Amino acid sequence: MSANPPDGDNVAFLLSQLGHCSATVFADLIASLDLTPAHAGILRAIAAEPGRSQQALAEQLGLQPSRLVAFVDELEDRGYVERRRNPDDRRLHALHLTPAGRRITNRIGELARRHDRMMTAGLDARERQTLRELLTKVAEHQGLTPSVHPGYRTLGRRRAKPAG
Amino acid sequence: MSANPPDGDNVAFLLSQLGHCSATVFADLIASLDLTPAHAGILRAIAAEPGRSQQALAEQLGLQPSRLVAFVDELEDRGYVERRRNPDDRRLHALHLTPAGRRITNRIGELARRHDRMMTAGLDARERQTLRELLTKVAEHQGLTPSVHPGYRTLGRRRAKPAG
DNA sequence: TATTGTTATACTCTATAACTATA
DNA sequence: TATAGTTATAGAGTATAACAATA
Repeated sequence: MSANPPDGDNVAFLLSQLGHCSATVFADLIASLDLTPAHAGILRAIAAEPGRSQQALAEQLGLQPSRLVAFVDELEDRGYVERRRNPDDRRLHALHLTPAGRRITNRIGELARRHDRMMTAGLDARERQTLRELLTKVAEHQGLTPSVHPGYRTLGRRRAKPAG
Repeated sequence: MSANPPDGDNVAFLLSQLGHCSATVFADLIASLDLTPAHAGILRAIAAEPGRSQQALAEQLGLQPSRLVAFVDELEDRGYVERRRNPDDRRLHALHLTPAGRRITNRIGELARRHDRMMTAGLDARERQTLRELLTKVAEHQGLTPSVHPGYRTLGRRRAKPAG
């Protein structure tokens, strides 16, 4: 019968706190490009594997196809993405980056590296490396897909915000 | 000029991914008590320092007083919280837990410990301890308030969801 | 006049499902 | 009939500010 540990400082709660903090810092950074984190993730996913259909991309990211439409509309209006009809099956729209889309994706990559430096500013090189290894281990154990943010997923009906 | 690191696996992105995952797991756990993470955090804050006004609690958590009203209404309807008017200044409502509120808060604490075990299931005792120290260091450097989830804060106009 | 708590309004986001065009 | 993509509708969540009671 040990005394209860002082609640709010366990690993799970710290992860939730820091995750929110990290997401907010990134959102602020890419707001300077007039983009949201969702746009950034979609651009990155298209860059990683161009030519896929919206359906395939929506499934990888775990979001509703109808939601993806609006994002792609915005990115197309800005000249970052183009839809190319597949002549063999005219229902499919293959997604590709334009030259401007590749430029903005590079800038997002720079901001991602800046973001990483900001979030690890309190650590030395060895600590940073240790943290990265431990987080990677936990992420694998939780079954997270590398490079895909779970925030796209719907997850059912409940919300996931404060305190946890 | 080194090659760009393979983007999505830096510490900042991992924190954002795992933070979302951790928050979702916790939300699922306390949904079994018919509560949301926000309710849990408010109950915990009242338990930690009973008798404060709604205004004071809202400021600590960083949420709008008008939002807190609805949460406290729900917790009062469930019989977990009571508002006590201060006779010296009848504008103030001191917040207290009822006996049922203390019981449910204890159960939340048990779920929080279960949550922590779930999120650290892939690590041995030493790794878990190292991770906790590193996360605490980062959280302090980012200026996070211990035991207070930043999700309550408004933060301005932008959203903070996927990718980052 | 200022402050606590409350209510009301408008706005944003999202989920759902209906629709079209192609197959 | 089934599928890719799109549009429309309704619901939930939130921010803002107006309001009543008390000081």
